[in-house]
Amino acid sequence: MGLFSRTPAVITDEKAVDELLTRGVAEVIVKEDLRKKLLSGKRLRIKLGIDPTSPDLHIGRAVPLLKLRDFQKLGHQIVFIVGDFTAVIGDTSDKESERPMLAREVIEKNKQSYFAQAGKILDFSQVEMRYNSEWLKKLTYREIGEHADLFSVADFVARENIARRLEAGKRVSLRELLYPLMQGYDSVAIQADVELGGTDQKFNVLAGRPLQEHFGQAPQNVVLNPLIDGLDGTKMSSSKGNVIALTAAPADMYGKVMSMADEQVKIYFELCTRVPMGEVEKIASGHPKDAKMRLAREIVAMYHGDDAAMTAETDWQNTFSKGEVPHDIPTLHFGRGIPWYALLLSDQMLELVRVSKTEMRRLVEQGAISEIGGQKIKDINSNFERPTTLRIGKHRFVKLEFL
RNA sequence: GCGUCGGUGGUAGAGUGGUCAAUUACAACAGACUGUAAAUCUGUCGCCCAUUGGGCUACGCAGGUUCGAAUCCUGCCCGGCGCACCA
Repeated sequence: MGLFSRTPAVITDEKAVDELLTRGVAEVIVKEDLRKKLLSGKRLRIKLGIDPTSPDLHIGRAVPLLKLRDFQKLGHQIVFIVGDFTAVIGDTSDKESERPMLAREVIEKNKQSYFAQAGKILDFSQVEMRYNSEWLKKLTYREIGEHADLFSVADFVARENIARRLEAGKRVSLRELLYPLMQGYDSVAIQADVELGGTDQKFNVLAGRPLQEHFGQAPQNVVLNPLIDGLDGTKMSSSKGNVIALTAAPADMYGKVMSMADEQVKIYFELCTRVPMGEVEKIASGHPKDAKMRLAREIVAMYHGDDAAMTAETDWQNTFSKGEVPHDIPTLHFGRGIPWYALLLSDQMLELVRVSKTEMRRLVEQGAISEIGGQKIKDINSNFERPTTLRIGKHRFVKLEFL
């Protein structure tokens, strides 16, 4: 350590290292090598690259961030790569279709919102932040040719998702081939010792190794986290809506966790929280509902704080276990005595519930509209005579008062 | 560029002149059952009006043929595949 360094010492406790290499980890390449390095006391450079391709993070994307935080806690240097350059190219991993090239402004905006969200997990003041345009935009065709020579087309075509797309007669752009090269070169540029990523990133993350060797560096080790399934047990994907967004309101987040299948609780504990695994075992062996509630509380607390977690839990219990009403619900005002149909089909109501008139009619027919502590509203020709609270479907509530 | 096949609802994917607001699956929504679970069962699932019922807009885009088009024709846009070196 240099005289001026205030870098904390690297922790080499074997237990901690083993936990690091196993919790929420699908594969480590090369495991023994990395273990040795971690125990050596050397401060390692841990790389995670992100592409600011979408403004919202979900809990699946938080998994490597948590792992990064684990490394940080052991005293290693986190190097965060913002793929401002690669985002323009578009990654192809884990996708069934071609990725669009993104506009600059979009990337910038996404980046801002990314850090606002990721900052809840990782202490960015201790992170070395780099933009990969810094080195990528300088590369010449000649150099790119040199890098490209390290890989064969067969390697690329053999990738499952590419093979599948080709098989299905979908287009695979040549530009997508460039992606792993760039990501690999990032590792060279920052001299990464370790790179993190999901198992879907294996190919890309591994691309750093031959490139680093080519440039006379020791090839980085790689820690891959498993991909967690979405709430419905199928592959997590924002477009399927089976994700928990990090920006979700506490109540929403809590409810989302509660709606997942019991079988998923344990893996979520392992990957998305840092409740000690011994305790997780204990929790998981108890009543599934209690386990899930605990998970929901943990997760909400991570992103919104303990108070919000408690409130969310109380609300949830009131709403769903006791059939009461959550506390923050919107209120609409209507004139006394107007018929229900006029009220339900009013613009303000439709806008609030975000349904069309046709859909609202349907909801009424299906018996989805009920008064709290009262009856379903079936007869929409009767009148609105007293302030009340409506429940629409499962989780939509509207308080009604007189004008 | 030439040839050829194709572009359908949130997604996948049927339909090739009327019976098509469009089979089916998944997703979504609602009801039942529950632990708001999950699974399961039932129903709904373009918009608008209405009590049965009716109207409007939709099948890449723009025109056309026809009593009638997602379905046929023309042009355009986009994509797949083949050809484009040996000749």
